[in-house]
Amino acid sequence: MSRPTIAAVARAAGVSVASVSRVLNGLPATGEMTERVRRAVQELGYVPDARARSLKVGRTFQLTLAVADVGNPVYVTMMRAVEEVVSAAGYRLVVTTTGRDVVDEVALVRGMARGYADGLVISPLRVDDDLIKSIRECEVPVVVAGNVPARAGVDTVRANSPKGIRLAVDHLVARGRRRIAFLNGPADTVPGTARAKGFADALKAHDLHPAATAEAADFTFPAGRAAAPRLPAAGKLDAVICANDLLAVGVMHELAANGLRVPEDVAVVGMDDSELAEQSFPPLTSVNLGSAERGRRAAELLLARIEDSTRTPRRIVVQPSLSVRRSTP
Amino acid sequence: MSRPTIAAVARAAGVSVASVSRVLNGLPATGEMTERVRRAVQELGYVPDARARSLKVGRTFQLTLAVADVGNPVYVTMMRAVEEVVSAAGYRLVVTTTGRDVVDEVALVRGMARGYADGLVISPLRVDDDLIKSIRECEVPVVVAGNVPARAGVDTVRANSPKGIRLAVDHLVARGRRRIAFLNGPADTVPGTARAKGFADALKAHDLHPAATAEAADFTFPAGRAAAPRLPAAGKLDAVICANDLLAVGVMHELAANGLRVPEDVAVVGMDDSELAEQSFPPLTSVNLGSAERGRRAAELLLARIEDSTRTPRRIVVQPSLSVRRSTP
DNA sequence: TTGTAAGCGTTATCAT
DNA sequence: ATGATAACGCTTACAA
Repeated sequence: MSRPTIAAVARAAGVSVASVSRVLNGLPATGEMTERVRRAVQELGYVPDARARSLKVGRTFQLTLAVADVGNPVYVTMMRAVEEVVSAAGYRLVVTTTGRDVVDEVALVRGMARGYADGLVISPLRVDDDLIKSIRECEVPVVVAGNVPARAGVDTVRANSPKGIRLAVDHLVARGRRRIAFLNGPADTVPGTARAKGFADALKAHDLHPAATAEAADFTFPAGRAAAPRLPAAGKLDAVICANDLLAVGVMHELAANGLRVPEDVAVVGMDDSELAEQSFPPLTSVNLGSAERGRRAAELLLARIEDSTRTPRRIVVQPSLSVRRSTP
Repeated sequence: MSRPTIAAVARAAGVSVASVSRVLNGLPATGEMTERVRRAVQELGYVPDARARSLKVGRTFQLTLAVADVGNPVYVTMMRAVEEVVSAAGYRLVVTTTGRDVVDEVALVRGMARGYADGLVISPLRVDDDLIKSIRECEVPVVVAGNVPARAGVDTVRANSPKGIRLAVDHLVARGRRRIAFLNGPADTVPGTARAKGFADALKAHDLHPAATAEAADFTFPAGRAAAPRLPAAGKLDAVICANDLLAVGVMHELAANGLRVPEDVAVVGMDDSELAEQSFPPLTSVNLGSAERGRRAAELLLARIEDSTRTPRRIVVQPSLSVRRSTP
């Protein structure tokens, strides 16, 4: 009736539970013993209980990736990269959503503390002292895919979005655009602040003034559409850089609705270079912030720290590049 | 140094471990006792070990959702719906990817058997006897979001894609299109077979012959692009229905590359009515297969079965509708 | 109301 | 090489 335990297997095979455990874990045993155990396992359809095992050995062989919004295509890139690395190392990856609130993230990290997974990669949208504290106190290794202060004393891998925006601005200027606007996501988020400053600096480097800046309610497509009308009329602007691809696609929809052509009337640049960038129409020029590489390195950092919890935290910065497509001239 | 256990809390509070456990689980205790325990928990930063707890109580309070491809936007809709239902019921949701192979799915279900989660919602791309067997034998409740034979004896919730395709064909015919082609995904998948048949039947009902049918290598955007040239030239065809939104967007890109206008020259219809359908340009008319509702109902079935494992399996069919957008006339 | 102690299903230590 | 047994950290009878 109930699920077979290791004891049932031992009974069926006429050996001790210890022997069953050994065979299952590949420890030395005679061929005879191995054979009997295998047969019993087969017959009973025995599968070891992951909880009991991990309670004993202290590891779950599960790793968690926590992202803010599963609907954001940048996370699928990152997810795939993380998955690849951790599964090659023999771990299962589970993905959870943090939701948009910091308290959710804190709760997640706290809960992680005991027994859910051996490690956590978290990509937080907002960072506050509580979150940093919960990360510091977390019982399992945490690596942050994003930007947290060095005092957090945690492995991080982040993008260089100011430099990325600089690439976008350089590109637009080289193509003769001067009236460049910026559509940001919420400025109180980690990416939001970095990108706002990056835009300001990049324009300054070219002795240009922002044609406009606006802020969307969040990093989603509908927010992009909704925010687009807050940008100035087309005559005042010949290019707009958006804080991510979803916003950019939203803006392109609004432009089209107003009869404007991309890139002839207005050039549009996104950020993240997610799958959506090539799927959009016209295909979107986008700042590649290295999401795949960030995922990969974050996973590697996590595995390394699981191996050796004493190594000093590393802070990796992944360099951006620009994927030029048809939304810019 | 090491993480505090319930014994440490008990010691710090000067009470027994049983009392700590009781307070933590809200069982009757004096205010005095409650206070001392709370204080000790606070001071030590104690978090109960989920493994040990679940080993004892037999539940993990985790539920798993397994999807084939996290990059397919239809799954984010489903994921959100499932998440909402299960978290309201006090469960954590973890998402895992099965990969495109059946053996992966079988391995997942088997592994699920012991201790990873209290239940599983799986949306399999391919179904074979092994998978059905593993589902039948699974120690935890499984509900299938998709189509498996009734003999599997499992709760299912599936879409009615033939009827959905019928809606699409009706719509196209009503708008004067007669040369309708179908771009399927792999025909050896569950949705692939259903949709192929659905298309044939729908055309027959209108006394029409397929303008063409083709099959993409998988249900992705690049596969859609790659398969599009295998459809006949534009003169031979005035509409194409695609087995999902990603394929449809891929086709629209190819059409545009060949100077064809959507919907003037060729109308395009997708399936799933995912977020991508409204993000694409032109916005994609798409068959809404009720992914959100399927996710919700699947989650509800799972919760119900966890409550009562003896209830007879239900087979829910969610009805489709058509979301008309600008990719059709 | 509180404490003692027996498990939950494993693995690891120690004999044999 | 194999077997008995003590943990792992928790919950829950059962006793007090």
